[in-house]
Amino acid sequence: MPLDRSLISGLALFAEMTPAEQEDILAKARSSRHPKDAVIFAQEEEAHSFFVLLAGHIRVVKTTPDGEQVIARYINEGELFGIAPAIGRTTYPASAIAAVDCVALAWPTRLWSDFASSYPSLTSNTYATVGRRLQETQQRVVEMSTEQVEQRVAHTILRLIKQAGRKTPEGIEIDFPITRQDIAEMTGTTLHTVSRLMSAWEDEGIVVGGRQKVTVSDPHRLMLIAEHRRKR
Amino acid sequence: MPLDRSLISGLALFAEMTPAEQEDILAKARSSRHPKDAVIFAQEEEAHSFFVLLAGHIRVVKTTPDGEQVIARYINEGELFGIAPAIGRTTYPASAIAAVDCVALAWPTRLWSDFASSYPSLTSNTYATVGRRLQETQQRVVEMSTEQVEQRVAHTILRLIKQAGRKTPEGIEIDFPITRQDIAEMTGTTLHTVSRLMSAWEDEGIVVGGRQKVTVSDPHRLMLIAEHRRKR
DNA sequence: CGCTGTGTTGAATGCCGTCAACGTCGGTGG
DNA sequence: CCACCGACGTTGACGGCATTCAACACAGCG
Repeated sequence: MPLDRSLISGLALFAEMTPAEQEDILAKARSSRHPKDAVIFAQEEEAHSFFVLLAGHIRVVKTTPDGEQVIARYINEGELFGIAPAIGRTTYPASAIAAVDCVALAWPTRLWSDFASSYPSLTSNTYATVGRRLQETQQRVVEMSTEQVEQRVAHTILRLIKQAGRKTPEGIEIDFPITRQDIAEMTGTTLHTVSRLMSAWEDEGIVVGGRQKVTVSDPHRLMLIAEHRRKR
Repeated sequence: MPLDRSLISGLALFAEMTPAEQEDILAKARSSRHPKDAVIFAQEEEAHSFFVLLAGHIRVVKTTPDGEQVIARYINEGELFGIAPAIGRTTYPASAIAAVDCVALAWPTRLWSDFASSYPSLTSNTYATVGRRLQETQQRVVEMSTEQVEQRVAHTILRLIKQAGRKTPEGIEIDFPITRQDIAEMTGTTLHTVSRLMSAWEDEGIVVGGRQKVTVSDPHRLMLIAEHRRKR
């Protein structure tokens, strides 16, 4: 059964393409479902495909030779991922793991160069994405160089609720399961320190904890902590 | 006086272009000299131009709101820099400072889109560069998350001698003036810690220090330190 | 010849990682 | 149903690495 154009017509990535072009691209796509915790592709693996995430959230993880993990980023709905070919790689530089049940579209890597020449808007959107990620990553380097752990964790949580926040009666909640360990791997610290910080924030009424869940009830005060302007 | 094609014909960036195309691009370029310590462009400034470095070394620096500095990278001869337009920015995300006397070519930003459509090889080379920088930056995040200061400094120095090393009787020397403070700003530590580490390494005969100078006499042992496999 | 930028080194402080123990939640299977 | 077990989370104690504070040495330059 052919894929319906409505799947992608709402995405900014394809917004500048004609319906016929969208159909064409869809005709070459394969859709895939990935249950929670599934490995969509693995670091170092031959980059057979590139993807667009239609639904869910994906964790992109880099693993060091001695087994330590660092979370490079989370992918949201509508975003490209696994675009190794676009940056001149033949293997994936990290692993992609479904944080929740996910639906994605996949194209064989070899189609990338065709797409790039046929659909300039796709190319420019892709490189805008790569550029944005470069800037985000550099910002992260700056934070890791200049800030203390508490500020980094606060910044990271603020970023998460900004890009994947969902309103609840108690505040804004991160829309996918996330452990203290995950947050530690995003900030370069340990789950112990994250736990301590969040316990303290919970006592102050800034966040509400929960198993694999983070809800921010007072974003403003969290921002003050992130900016290191908390009175004390 | 028109610029000579030989200026760029040897650069990988332009290797796939015809002589006529190279002439065309050069005709639109402006060449510029920048003495040591000159600010070539400043963070947040409107991105009026993009550049290719013909000779010298450039330090790319991000400054935080409260005045702390982080060195994002060094630019070598033949590399693009200031390519804000290519990643969808209108202002520069960092400042570029001449580490030594430099010669560069500059084009007005508004020409970028023309170039991008007229010279596909230039585009793909540019994005390969952006992709490479993204990967380098992510690698840096991984290092900052998982390694101790000593390993990070060792890795950084090894990277510097790899990309800008010059052989001397005493070992391999970094080809531009670099202070302890600079190394601290690349590794997220303080000049004090860098100085202590390098003094220790000098005692062990691994490096030779000097004012604004670093020479590595035993790269192999430095690599062992970087990999944290030093016997002790 | 003083001044500024750079580099070195000692001592003290403290942040946060490490080690350890325990608590809790949720799924699973007897 | 409930006992069990593994994953997740919390908390205390301790210690070490690196920053901070301080003082001094040295080079280059106007």
